[in-house]
Amino acid sequence: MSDKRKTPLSTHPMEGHHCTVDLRLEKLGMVSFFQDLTKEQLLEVNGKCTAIHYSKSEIIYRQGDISTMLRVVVAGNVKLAVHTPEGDIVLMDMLQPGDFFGNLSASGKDVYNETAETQTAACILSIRLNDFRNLMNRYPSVAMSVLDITTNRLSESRQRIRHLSTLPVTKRIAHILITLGNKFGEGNRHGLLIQLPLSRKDLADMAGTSTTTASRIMSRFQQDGLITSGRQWVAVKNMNALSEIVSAQ
Amino acid sequence: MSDKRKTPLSTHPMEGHHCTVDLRLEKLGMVSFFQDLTKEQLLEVNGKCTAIHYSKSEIIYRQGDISTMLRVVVAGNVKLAVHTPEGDIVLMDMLQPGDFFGNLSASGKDVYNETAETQTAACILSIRLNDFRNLMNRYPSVAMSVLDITTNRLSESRQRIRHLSTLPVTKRIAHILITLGNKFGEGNRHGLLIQLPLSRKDLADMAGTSTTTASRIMSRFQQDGLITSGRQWVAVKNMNALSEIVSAQ
DNA sequence: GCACTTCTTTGATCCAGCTCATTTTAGTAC
DNA sequence: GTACTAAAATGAGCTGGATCAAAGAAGTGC
Repeated sequence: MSDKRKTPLSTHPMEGHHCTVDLRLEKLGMVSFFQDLTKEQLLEVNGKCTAIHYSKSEIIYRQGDISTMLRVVVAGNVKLAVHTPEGDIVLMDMLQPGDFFGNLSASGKDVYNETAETQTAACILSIRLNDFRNLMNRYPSVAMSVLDITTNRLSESRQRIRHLSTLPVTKRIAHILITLGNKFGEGNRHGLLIQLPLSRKDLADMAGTSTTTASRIMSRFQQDGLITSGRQWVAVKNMNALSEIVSAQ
Repeated sequence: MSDKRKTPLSTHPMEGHHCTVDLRLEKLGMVSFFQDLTKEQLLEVNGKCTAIHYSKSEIIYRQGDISTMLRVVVAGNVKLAVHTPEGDIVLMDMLQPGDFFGNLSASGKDVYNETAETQTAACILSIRLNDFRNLMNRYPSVAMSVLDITTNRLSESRQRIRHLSTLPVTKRIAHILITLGNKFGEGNRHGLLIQLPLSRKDLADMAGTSTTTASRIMSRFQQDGLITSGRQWVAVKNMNALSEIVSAQ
C-alpha cells in the first residue's frame, strides 16, 4: 500500500479551445437530437449558438435565475445540483458531452430549478430558448428526439425515487457506482476508472446520505476488493460483485 | 366524537357509461395536448381511440407488459405503482381525468415500467402508440404539449427526489397532503376533502415510509386539528399549518 | 523540502423510523 | 340493531444512519 500515486484522472487540455466552425458542426451533429438534420440545417443551428468555455468548478447558472438559454455540453462535464432551503445539496445529474440541460418548459415558469456547475473544464454551447422552440416546431425529428430523452430522464428519475424509497444506503451507492462506471468508465490499470472528479460528498449527495456514511461504505467496498479509490476518484474493480450487492436477497 | 359518519367520498355513477361520440370528443378536447386541434382533427383522433370501462381496483396493465397503447383517463382515477423485487410498492402517481399514461419512448424498450390500477371506477381511452407518434409528427402542437407535460413530470419527480433525500417523514407527508389537497380537493363540511380513496398504506407508499409511521403521523395531524380523516379518506382542515410544517426551521 | 488546505477515514453516541404484535375502530352487509 | 372485515392506531423494542468530533492522508503552492 506504499503506492505513491497521483490522480489517475486525465485532465483534458481544452486551453485555447477555439471552436472552429467545423469543430462546432461536428459536435452539434453528435448531439442526439440534431443527428437527423442535414449539413445546411446544422449550419443554421450553429449560427444561433454561442460557445463558452468554462474552467473547473465554475457556475454556469444558479437555481432561481431566469432561464433564457438551452445549453449543450460540447466537452468536459457538468453537474446539476439542487440546493435546499435547509442547506442540503441534492445532486441531480452528471452530464457528458452531447447532453443538453437548462429549462425546456414552454409555458410555466422560466426559472432554472437547479444550479449547473462545471465538474471539469468544459465547453458549452448555448442557444436561445425561443430559437430552439422554433427549431422543434420546424423539424419534428428534433422535437421527437428531445421528447425521447426527456422521457428517459423521467424514468431514470423514477428509478431513483424507487431506490430512495426502498433500498438501504449500501445498495444505493453500489447502484450509483455501477451507473457511473457504465457512463463514465474507462479501462485502466486500476480497473474501470470513472473519468470524473468524484468526491465522497458528491456520492453522498447522489445517494441521499451523509458524507461520513458514504465514506464508510466506500471503505468497506475497497476492503472487499470491489473498488479502488483515492482522493476524488474511483475505479470499479468488480462490477459483478456490485450488481450482486444491489440485488441481494 | 360520537359522530356517526360514512365515507364522505362521492362515488361516481359511471354505470352504463356509453361514451357517445359527442361525449368522447368533449373529453378528448379536454386533454391538454389535443386542445389546439380543430373539431375535424379531433374526430380523426377519436376514430383511433378505444374506450374501456373499468371498475374499482382493476389492473389496466402490469409492470413488464409489452406497451403498445397510450392511454388517457376520461373519468375516474388511476394509480401508477412500481413493484420492487423485494415486494415493496412505490406509488408513482395518482391520475385525474385528462391525464395520460403509458410508455411514450419512441426507441428503447417498449415495456411498461409500472402497474396501472384503477383507484375508483374509471373510463379510459386507448390509442395505439404508432398512431399517436404519427399525430405528434403531423401536429407539432401535440408534440410540444406532450413535451411540456413530460418536462413538468420530470421536475415534479426531481422535487420528490429532493424530499426523499433531505426531508423527514413528517414533512414529506405534510407535503403530500398539500399536493393531493390541491389536485383532488373539494370543499366539504370536513374542510378540503381529498376526493379519492386514500389509505394509510397509499400515503406510506407515496412518502417512502411504513404504514405504521404514516398512521402515527396522521394521528398526530388529526389531534392537532390539521386534518380530519376516516377509513380511506382524508380532508385537510388547515392548509397553512401543513405548509408551515413543511417549511419549518 | 515544508506548510497548508481540503478530502477522507474512523470512533462514539444518539434518535427517527422500522418491525413485530395486538387492540381498536370505521364502514359494510344483513 | 348485530356480525363481520379490513383499516387504522398504538405499544415496545431494535437498528441503520445521522451527528459530532478528531485524527489521518493526498494534493498544492512556495
